[in-house]
Amino acid sequence: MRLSTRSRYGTRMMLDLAQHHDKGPVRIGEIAKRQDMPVKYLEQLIIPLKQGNFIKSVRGPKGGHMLARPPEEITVGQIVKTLENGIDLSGCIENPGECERSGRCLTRGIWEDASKAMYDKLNSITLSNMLEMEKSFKMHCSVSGV
Amino acid sequence: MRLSTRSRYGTRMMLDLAQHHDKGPVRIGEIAKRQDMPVKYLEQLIIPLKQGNFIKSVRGPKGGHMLARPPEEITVGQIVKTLENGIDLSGCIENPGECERSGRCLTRGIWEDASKAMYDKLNSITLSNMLEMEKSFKMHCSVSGV
DNA sequence: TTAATCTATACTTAAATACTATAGATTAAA
DNA sequence: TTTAATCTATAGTATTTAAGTATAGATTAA
Repeated sequence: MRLSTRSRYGTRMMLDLAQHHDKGPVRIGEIAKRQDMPVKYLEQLIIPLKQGNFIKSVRGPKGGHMLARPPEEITVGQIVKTLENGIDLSGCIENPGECERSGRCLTRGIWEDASKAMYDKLNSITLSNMLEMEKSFKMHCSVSGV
Repeated sequence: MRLSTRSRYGTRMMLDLAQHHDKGPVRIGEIAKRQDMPVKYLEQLIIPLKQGNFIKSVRGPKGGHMLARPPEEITVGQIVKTLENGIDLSGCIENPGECERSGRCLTRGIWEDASKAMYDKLNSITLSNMLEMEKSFKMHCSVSGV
């Protein structure tokens, strides 16, 4: 049950956009360079994130991308849900019809509960929270001299 | 972040063994038939479950498999951890060296927390708990006439 | 008009998953 | 002692998914 590269890269891209929020459009090439992720791959991830109203874009020279909403209104759970192919540990949670046993399957309820536990945690963290974490991390490092 | 078939089938197999606990060895062919899972696949899953001391086996005619410990001492989390290739949402949790960024990666901590939330939930459920769920499910169904 | 950017679609490669096949070891019972 | 029922071990294959790349086109500031 590893996250795909899609949601890991996508979350890092969204965090990068949050770090440059309210500073005008950010070129995808910059993000790719800073975060060491392939440009063409990020271009693909942007599509569903635009559809979900998490990113808005400006075309042409001086164009780029930016958060469509403030960082405190976007959670990691929303990003993962958008980029991952379903947020559940088993396909039968969202789609009981795919397994004939789902009506009487004891394990199905377990996967559902565990999915929810994970998702609740991811949904409790906003991009804004992550910016705060970054700040206190930097402070810690300068104090301890790392 | 879907669970693999390994852990889903493996958990159902362990539950089947729990349902027949203390009734002598259970043939793998019976389990496969009851649960509609391929024999040869289950044979592979048994190997790590034996190594983890969750299953013990008897060879030869009248042989089969049984739980190596009582159902109340085996959790779903243990089964999943044994069968899944690592229990974390990202490989960098257990193995920080695989990513050069891990020392300063904000997202890494998020994946770690979410992995823990999921695993804590799975670890709170024993096979014994599932047998109880089964009992109350059956009772509900006979009362409601389903 | 140009060049910098995003957009759209299709393609390729690599890895992991799910499953199957074959041969061998063990042992209860006839 | 032989047989047949079971587990054990290892290797192989096929399918699917994930990850990454390529090409052509649309938009727009300067």
